[in-house]
Amino acid sequence: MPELPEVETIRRSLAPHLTGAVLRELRIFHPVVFSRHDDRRLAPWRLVALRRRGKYLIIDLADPESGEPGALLLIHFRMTGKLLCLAEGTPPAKHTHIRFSLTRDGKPFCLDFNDVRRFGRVSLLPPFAETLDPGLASLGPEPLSDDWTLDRFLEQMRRHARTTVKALLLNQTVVAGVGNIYCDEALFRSGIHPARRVNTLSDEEARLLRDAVRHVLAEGIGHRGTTFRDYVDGLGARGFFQQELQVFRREGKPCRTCGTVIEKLTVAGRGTHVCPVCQPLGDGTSHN
DNA sequence: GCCAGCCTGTTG
DNA sequence: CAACAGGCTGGC
Repeated sequence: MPELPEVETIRRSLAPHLTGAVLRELRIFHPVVFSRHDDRRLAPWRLVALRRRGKYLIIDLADPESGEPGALLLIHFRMTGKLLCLAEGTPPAKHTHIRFSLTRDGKPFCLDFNDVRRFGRVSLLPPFAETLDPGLASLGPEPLSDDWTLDRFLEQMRRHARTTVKALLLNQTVVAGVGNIYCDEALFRSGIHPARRVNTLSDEEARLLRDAVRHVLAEGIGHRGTTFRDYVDGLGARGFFQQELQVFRREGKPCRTCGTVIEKLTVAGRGTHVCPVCQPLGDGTSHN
């Protein structure tokens, strides 16, 4: 489910409630979703900051007495993971796998991690030990930061020259946080067919694509994410970027630009949505 | 590079 | 009932 804009929205919705709160107890109902690097204690900790990197939510934990950095809590939502701030005493839902019991200004509340498909993961690491998680350690640049330069993107394009542009954008080591929705939307907005081979893109197309990725992610955050069914932020609020989608899940409907029927195909093993007219297949230089 | 497999729920 | 779903990993 959550891609970068959704994780960022979850982070923003939870930050005012969680920063400064004390984690009193951590209950694990389904151990498969949880891992702990060493025998680091589960509680108590003070939640100091909420950060996001790609599709990961990172919570910095400190000792409640000394304030010393004590641990790192990593959350990856995969397809259907959710983190919800709930009133004390709320019975855990059917697919709640972890319950964090917290207090803030003396008032108790809980934070539940639930995930129907159980693909999501929560892990507790030593402080400053982001590199212990292979997925987090290998992430490419943050697309909305200055780190994601055109030169860096072009270099990655040379490294992955023979694959499809769709697979390139979904590769988290190339750029962090792009998933299926924002990938299809960015490709539409840059007029590039997802099945194009990376080495057929001109430098100009690469620049357009990078700009489109940034634009679409920023817009997604502005609309508080995309909700089809599952996704809600940390307080249970839906997103509304689904209203702005040009191609994603619009197969059979007319292109908002040219009226051509949107098609759905499989590229990089994922459902992929295109306007065959706005996103012609072929490298655009008409040679053979 | 590609794709099956991980899970459960929903949709056609 | 089979196909599919917003992600990622590991085995080829």
